Amino acid sequence: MGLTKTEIFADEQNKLAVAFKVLGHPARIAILQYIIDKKACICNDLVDELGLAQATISQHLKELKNTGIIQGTIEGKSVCYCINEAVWKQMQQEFNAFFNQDVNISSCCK
Amino acid sequence: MGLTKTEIFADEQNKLAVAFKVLGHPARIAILQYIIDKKACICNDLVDELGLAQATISQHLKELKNTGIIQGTIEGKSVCYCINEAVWKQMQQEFNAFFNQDVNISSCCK
DNA sequence: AATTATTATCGTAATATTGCGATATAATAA
DNA sequence: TTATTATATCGCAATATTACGATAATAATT
Repeated sequence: MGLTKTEIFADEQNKLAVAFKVLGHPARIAILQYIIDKKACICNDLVDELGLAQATISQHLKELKNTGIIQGTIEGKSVCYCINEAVWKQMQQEFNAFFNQDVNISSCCK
Repeated sequence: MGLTKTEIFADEQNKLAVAFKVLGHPARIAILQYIIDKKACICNDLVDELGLAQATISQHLKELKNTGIIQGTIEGKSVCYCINEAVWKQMQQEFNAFFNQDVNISSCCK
């Protein structure tokens, strides 16, 4: 095992879980915050900034790219990364839909 | 390796990542949705509902409990689980703080 | 052409996660 | 007491994730 049984869950649940999962690592949070903060697109700066090996940063960027939350465009010999605004806003909505549910404490747990 | 280098990140980043991570599995999403939907506290129902082994459900519940997002109270021979409203609202705020940042597309990625 | 700079990919080691059967624990019911 | 019900925990196997060095690929610079 070690294999998630995605087939027994609804597409929406799997999708939401994948979206949460990619944000479930401090390096990827830090990368996103850096990109958002600088507004400019960066790349190698992250290696200096975060203190992880270049291969590791590249791998995290790949995961973020795979979900579509960031995109990279080649600029000379470097690659410029930035937030994909459309995907970001879609994620925002999905997360809001999840978190804005009315959560009422039931009678058994006070 | 296989070990996240939490020491190089800010507490806030680690905390946020842990919160996202626990939601990064469809079974835990399904469990939360079930608890929220039924409003009543359940327990063994999840095994019938989700189609995962009892040991597996119990493990996922434990992870959710560890983050504080749900709580369980003993009721006779069963355990009643429900959302911890305070923790839920705190999570809501943290996630909103993260997602409500202004995200501007930079000049290099159009 | 050779060097340098930037990023991606490969291979690998260490650790984490997922899932489940078996078993333990605790409370109720017969 | 014995059985039943509900949940937790242990131990294990399979797979996934994290991290990094080495290396490849590409583009600019000298």
